[in-house]
Amino acid sequence: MNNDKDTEYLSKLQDYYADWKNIPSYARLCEIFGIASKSWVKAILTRLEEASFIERTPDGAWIPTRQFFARPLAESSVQAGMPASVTATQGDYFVIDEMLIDTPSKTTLITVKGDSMIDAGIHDGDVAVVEKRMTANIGDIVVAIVDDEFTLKTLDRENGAFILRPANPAYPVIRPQGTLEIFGVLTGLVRKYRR
Amino acid sequence: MNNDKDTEYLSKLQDYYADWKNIPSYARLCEIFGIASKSWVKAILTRLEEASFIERTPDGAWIPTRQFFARPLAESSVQAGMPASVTATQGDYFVIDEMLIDTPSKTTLITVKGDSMIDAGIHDGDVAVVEKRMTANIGDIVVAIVDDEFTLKTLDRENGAFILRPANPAYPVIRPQGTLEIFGVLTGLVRKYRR
DNA sequence: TTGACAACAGAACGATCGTTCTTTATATTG
DNA sequence: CAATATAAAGAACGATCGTTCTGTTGTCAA
Repeated sequence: MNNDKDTEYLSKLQDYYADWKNIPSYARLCEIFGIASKSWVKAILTRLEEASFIERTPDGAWIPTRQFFARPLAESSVQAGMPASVTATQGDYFVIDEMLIDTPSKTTLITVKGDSMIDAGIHDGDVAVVEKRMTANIGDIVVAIVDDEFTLKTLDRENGAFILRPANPAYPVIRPQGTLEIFGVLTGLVRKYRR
Repeated sequence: MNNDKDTEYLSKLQDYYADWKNIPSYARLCEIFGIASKSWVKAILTRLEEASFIERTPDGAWIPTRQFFARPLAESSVQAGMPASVTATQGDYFVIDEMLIDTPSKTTLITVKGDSMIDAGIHDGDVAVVEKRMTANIGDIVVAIVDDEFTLKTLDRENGAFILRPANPAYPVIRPQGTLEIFGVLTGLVRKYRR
């Protein structure tokens, strides 16, 4: 797709999708694109598909691809002759929600309190992306339930027993008596800087 | 919708949507929900609509609402009896993309290389959310262009001149000769833990 | 024991959808 | 000026979709 018209059709489709989060029927796309022929709509969509902006489900429904949402992702080592040209940086595209959340129904967000994990780069006020499950591996950063509170710590093993290790020398290692209740595993971290 | 079954149906729909970005036909929803009746699928969707998780376009197509994507946000000090029900955890909801990105057209993502900002909790491989603009305030973490490369540093002032200060004693302060070219300001940070 | 209700199943139907094929208009090129 | 793409229009058709209406099953309280 190296075409001006198709680029225009794509932006119309993107605008509609931004409003409705849905790719409508060919009949409606006729209105959106300002044309009168369903078969031509199909031809357009097929070209957008070849250019990887949209694809189809096994059921035949049109869905947007990652590239459709297109947020450019640059490496900090990339040469940048003109600062404006970074929008043109091709390569990876990136959707934050999709990157961080694989299974929405099992994912919870938890605001981090305190600085017990500061050496792991986890600060007070950060938002932890947590996948709820009851098992974890040694070395995982887990959300455990200790004294009816969420605690974010690294899971480790000591003399055959599980322990929770903070990433801050000022905090003690937690050695739970009895069973250790794991709420979930840390799969991502989000921080917002005040502006 | 104060119903356990409906919460389960919602989760299944959310997981399907995460995969396909599309709410499929009633026939397919029968498979997804594990039921055999299209009319019952309709009844379920109608209830989810009343609970504002989904809605319909003017064309009658089902689309997700904002609440559909929202993740429950908990404070780490919150008591945890295991919030199994989605609707039970009311209060704050949270959409990551929306939180981090105010102006999509001016926002770029940049993968961080190196550990020069490690004391600020910014690690190698983290993804920086950067709002492109040419001015910044003292104390902001900025993306500057130095020697044709992106550099992430704290903006500071020394003897009336701007300098770029790393958050790692092993790295030198950058004192640009002439003008300092600022690419943008760090507004957010995203990290993904391997699984 | 019965009645009511919730939770589905199933069939029937007209509307709509995507597909394919044929035709037309406009622009480009030699 | 003819040849040829490109861009679109339009019709025809079977498949699929959502809707509605009616049936079935299980549960629980009276």
